[in-house]
Amino acid sequence: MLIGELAKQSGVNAETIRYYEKIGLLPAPMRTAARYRIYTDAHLDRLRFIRGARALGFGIDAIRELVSLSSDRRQSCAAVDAIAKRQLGEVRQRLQQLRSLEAELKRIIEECQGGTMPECRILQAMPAAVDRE
Amino acid sequence: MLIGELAKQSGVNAETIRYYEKIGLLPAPMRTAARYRIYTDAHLDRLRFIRGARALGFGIDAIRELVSLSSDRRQSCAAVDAIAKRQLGEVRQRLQQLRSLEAELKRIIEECQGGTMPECRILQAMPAAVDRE
DNA sequence: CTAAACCCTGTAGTTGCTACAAGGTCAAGT
DNA sequence: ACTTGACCTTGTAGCAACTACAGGGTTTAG
Repeated sequence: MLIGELAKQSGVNAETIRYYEKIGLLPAPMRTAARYRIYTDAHLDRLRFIRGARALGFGIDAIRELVSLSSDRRQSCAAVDAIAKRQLGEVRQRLQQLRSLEAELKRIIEECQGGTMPECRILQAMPAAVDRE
Repeated sequence: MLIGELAKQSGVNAETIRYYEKIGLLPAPMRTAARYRIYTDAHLDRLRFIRGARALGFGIDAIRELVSLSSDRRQSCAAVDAIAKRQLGEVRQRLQQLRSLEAELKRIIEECQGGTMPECRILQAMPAAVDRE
């Protein structure tokens, strides 16, 4: 399978596939005489795995860990569990930040009474927004 | 006021201040004979404004608009209101994404029953995660 | 007079890609 | 045989919004 076909099958952009190879996330495949990459189903599986993990918000380094754990079948599931929980924690932290951001934005927008710039409540609220970081 | 003092007063890193100047977000100040930047209270105000807007998640381009609107005191508050609402919309969209991410992560973590790699539920869930993007 | 604590510019790194540019290869059609 | 078009190759530069140097200059206190 050439890179274009792999891209279609996996839903990952061909340029991204080459990028994953460069950073060592996807093993370098064999080449034809003309240096075209030829992929196997194993590559497709790995790429689907990576795409799924990205969709769950895992960073490249976390995926690297997941991949290396999964290749050792004697490893316990606990390490994977820990990485997933760490990711969940990060997502929840980001959620908290965004929730307070949302509340703050809503608040200052509601205060807006129209009018012109000098009395714009929204602009007045900006410098003070730092305090609630 | 030199850049270090401005950094302390505003809570913005000195290197970031120079960066804001380079991208045209903060006006270039006067210089001493030795090319040291000297800032006024107007710079401090603007920087506090920028910092507050960043804390509310506004991007640099949005802040550029806000700054240019605020400097024209005949403009109506409506334009500012529109930018803030757009930002609120983006925050809410991101919240939605993160909420479904959280649910999905929670789900696959709960399925984990321990054991070793070959039967790891979390790893098995990865490729399928794409479908729920 | 020297050492610390500032300041300067410019460049490269971060994350995870995406978008070229400039070229090579291959299959099909004329 | 030749050309067209769709593929493939490498390498580099760009995105956001900074941060972190490196390698210098200046100023101030002891």
